Amino acid sequence: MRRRITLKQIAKELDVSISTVSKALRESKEISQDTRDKVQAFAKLYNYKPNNIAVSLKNKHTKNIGVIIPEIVHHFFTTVISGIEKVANSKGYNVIVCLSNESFDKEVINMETLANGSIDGFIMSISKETQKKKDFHHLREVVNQGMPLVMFDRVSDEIYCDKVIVDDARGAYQAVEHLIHTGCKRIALITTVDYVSVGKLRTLGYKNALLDNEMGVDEDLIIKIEDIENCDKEIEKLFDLDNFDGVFAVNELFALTAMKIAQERGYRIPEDISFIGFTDGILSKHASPTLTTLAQHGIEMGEIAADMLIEKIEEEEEDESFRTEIIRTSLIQRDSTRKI
Amino acid sequence: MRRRITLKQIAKELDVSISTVSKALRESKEISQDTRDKVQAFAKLYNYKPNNIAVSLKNKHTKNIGVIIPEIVHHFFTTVISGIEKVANSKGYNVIVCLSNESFDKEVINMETLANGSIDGFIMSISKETQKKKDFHHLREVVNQGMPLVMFDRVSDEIYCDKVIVDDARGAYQAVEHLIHTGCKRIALITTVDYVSVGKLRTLGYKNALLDNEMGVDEDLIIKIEDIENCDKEIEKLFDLDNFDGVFAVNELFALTAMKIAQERGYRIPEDISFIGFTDGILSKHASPTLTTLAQHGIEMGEIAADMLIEKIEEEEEDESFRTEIIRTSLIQRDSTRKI
DNA sequence: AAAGCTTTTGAAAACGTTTTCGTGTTGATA
DNA sequence: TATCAACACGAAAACGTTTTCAAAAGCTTT
Repeated sequence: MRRRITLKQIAKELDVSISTVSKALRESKEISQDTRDKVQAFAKLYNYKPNNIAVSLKNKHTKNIGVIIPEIVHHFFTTVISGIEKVANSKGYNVIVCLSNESFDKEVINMETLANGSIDGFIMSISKETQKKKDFHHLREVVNQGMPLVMFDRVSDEIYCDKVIVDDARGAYQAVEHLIHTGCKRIALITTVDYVSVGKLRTLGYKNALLDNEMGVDEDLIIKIEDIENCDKEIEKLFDLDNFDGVFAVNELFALTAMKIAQERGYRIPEDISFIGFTDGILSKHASPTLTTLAQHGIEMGEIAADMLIEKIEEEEEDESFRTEIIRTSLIQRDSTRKI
Repeated sequence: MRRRITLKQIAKELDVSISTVSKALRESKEISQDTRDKVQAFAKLYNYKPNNIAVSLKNKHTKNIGVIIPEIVHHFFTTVISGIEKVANSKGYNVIVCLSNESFDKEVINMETLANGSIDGFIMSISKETQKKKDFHHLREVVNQGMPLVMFDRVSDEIYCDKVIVDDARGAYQAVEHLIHTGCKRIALITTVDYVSVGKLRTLGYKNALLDNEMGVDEDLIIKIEDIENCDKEIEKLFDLDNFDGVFAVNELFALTAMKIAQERGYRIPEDISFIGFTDGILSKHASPTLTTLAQHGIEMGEIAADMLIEKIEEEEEDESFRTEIIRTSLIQRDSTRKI
């Protein structure tokens, strides 16, 4: 088992100085062609590769970017990571992934350990708990230290940084209008509790769409789910209490669960009730009937986030201007809604 | 925007030496309580945190572990990552994730860039292309350099290292036996092409189960799918050509697609045909009917892999003995199979 | 042969730590 | 008062690079 070879060892073997070796390997024309060839041949033979850590220490950049997300077992986030990875890799960066597991404390710890020199910048989506607590000191600290940060999907207005978000309100609006246009008269909403920013926004879009179409908002048709694991119980209640001919759910799972309950109760989809979900994941595509959804374009979000971050990392003087990119959702029509 | 403060700066401000500061912060009793207090107070005030890169360079370990997987948009792999993250984090390690996208070249590049000092060890599952090519020089090189490596799920016999695998053959056997015990007489297999090691193993288990139950293997009932995107076409053919009352599919997608086709053709599930899939992902749980599957316990795999790796990383003298842990699958009974 | 170039090389500092070893100071002991 | 520990601190090397600057060596030109 041979350990990695270093510049120093090459220098010693070839009886030249370390600087000569370093320059020779980087094709500096300070060094004669002869020695360059000699050094390079030797380096190749011994499979020399510069030590990243040493290079990082010297050059003050690591070529790593840190990604902190709440959960990785979540299709949307993995699509975003895919996008990030793709552009990061193409620009020579590695991706360090940390999971907060929706916990504030873990998010803080992750940020602190990564911020101590391991990475050149952050891409993150904050945890539910952080959104609830509204404590963003860790983010503030990081940007104060001059570390580039781009937030995506679950962002905070209190932090000045680049952002990439989905146009949640508009997407929801679009979904509800689609239900209306295909003939739905009473449309229910299955959403999350309000502190989840995207849930709130989607709720807003829902209401606006109804109002703009002179349909009036009936609070009885809105259920806000806290305990996602047992969402079926809550959704059952909705079916017990009221009737409706359209459902807009803020995620796939809620939509599928609702469809299943509807089917058990003998409703036909989409003839009796139409369904639309948010997030175009694997579930929607393979549900029966297949679910009409709003695609969030996670890959694109990841790509844009990575592009923005790397731009900030690599620019000479830091500018204090921040952008927020808004990704438009698009409606994927499938079989859970009526055709126009 | 204040940059991070260093030992040198603290030393200067407090008019002591760098070594004194370093020792004071690490509670060395070489330093008087007075100066220790003073230094620590100052460090706290200026929020001093040691630079990871410098520490890594000095101490020859990075507290990072590299994970290379073929695809992240794949539920099984994300569960494994979850498991890895969990134990890695609890032991003070970060996880650097790289995706090979099932490409040999990308896998090689990823390994090479990470191996140059960025990480203390690897956890990986090889790409399809690598399995096809059977070229493992990059793995061999890494282990020759003394870098700990643990492979999971898609492994190679040619490389001597720690491994964590699913007992694919046994799981498949178990699945097919379950079909037999619940009354299936003619069982079809939907699998992948042979170079995918796990597909091959599962095929083996299928055949063994049939043979052991005196049912004979009918090659007409076996289809090997290359183009996953268009698996429905191939599966249709199976339905066209033959009839059967049980289906074992080597993944969720094949199983769901087959179920859908069966339903379209008017078969009742599980009365007319029973289905079992491999991998207990989200699809199985939300399919209709819900799909009986073999759980692969990805989280556990990740945890074990990380434990093995960290053990190797942290042991004093390297031992050349390698283990391979086998994770038992377990059958999750749902509604796509008949009750016993 | 001296002066002035150009070409080629090497010494050393720097990045931010950790750690070994040496040294100066203090107070106690002989 | 000389000796010796114990204590408190600092200098310096080391990790593996990159880069600046100086110097040496080889030329050409007078």
